[in-house]
Amino acid sequence: MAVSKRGAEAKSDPVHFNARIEGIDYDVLDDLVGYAVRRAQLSIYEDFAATLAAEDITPQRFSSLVIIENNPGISQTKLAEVMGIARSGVVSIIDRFEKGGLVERHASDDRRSYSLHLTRDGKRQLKRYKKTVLDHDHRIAQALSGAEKKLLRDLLKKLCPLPGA
Amino acid sequence: MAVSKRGAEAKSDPVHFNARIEGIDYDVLDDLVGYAVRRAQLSIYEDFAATLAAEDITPQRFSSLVIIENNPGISQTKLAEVMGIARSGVVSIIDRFEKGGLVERHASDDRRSYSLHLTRDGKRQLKRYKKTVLDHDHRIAQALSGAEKKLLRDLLKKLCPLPGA
DNA sequence: TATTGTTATACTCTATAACTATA
DNA sequence: TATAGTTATAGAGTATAACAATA
Repeated sequence: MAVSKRGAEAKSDPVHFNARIEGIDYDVLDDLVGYAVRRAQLSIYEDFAATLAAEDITPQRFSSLVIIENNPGISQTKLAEVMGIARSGVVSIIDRFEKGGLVERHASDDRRSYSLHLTRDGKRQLKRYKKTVLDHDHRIAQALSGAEKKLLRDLLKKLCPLPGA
Repeated sequence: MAVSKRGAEAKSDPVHFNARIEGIDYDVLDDLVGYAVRRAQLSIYEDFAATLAAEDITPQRFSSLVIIENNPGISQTKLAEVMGIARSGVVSIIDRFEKGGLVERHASDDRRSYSLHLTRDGKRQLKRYKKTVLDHDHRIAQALSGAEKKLLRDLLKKLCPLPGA
């Protein structure tokens, strides 16, 4: 069944998500919008991870960089709100970026908070990441036409509660 | 800004994901199919968790129960394959179900493996969970017509690589 | 009093690798 | 030799709560 390993050591099977396994009855899962989204998300995440395995980046970190680039001077608390994570989580993300020389914490008017900015190197790197992520995004959606992609994005948007709702 | 707490202790802000924050420029994230899916997934997960907070269930565990119910006698390794997680992860999931009296490990022909089955109580509980999950699923997709939901599911399906691809 | 960033801590999820018993 | 289940362990990720500096 499985391909033989070269050495004598028995290793664990590589973990991989298959949205549909032959012969399995998924019952109600096939009718749930939520499960369809989850299923797609797992597939997409796997391709993202494989595509950017060499880089020290994740969907989370990529999003953070994009948000900082396009909202320069944003505070850590605001970034936490945008990402939907705790403030303490942003600390480690920014620490990592700062160590990597991608992001800088600048002083701001309110001396309690930092003003986040991409460094020149951060901008350069993000440009590269963007190219790779766009490639990845085109690949995972290659079965869809441009119109279908737009339609899909619009339908998905309707699943997210509006700010005032 | 924030609502005052009653006591004197300063607590952390509750973490919550808002798909779109006023005044934030999401740049390329708005064009990515992958980010649209992720965004929806976070919103949906939050509603799922809130809806089933009282029950000891997660999307992962719910899916496992459904798969076991509709594929009685399935092995742990097969279940791991279906869920896209490591075999070791299934052990703890089934341990928990077994402790809760929802699932039983039966002996199978191949004495290395177990044959998983829902108990009577497991079936009863799952019936309840299904009702709640369906409510939740209708709620998160309430902005979509039946036809739109079907369309969305079909489009999402196209994002998942086919078994042979 | 409230807020920002920070730290300490804990909990969940998950993967990897090694072990055992079977095949 | 290979596979099923198990265990031990480690690494992410994330939340909560408390603290110092500042508002």
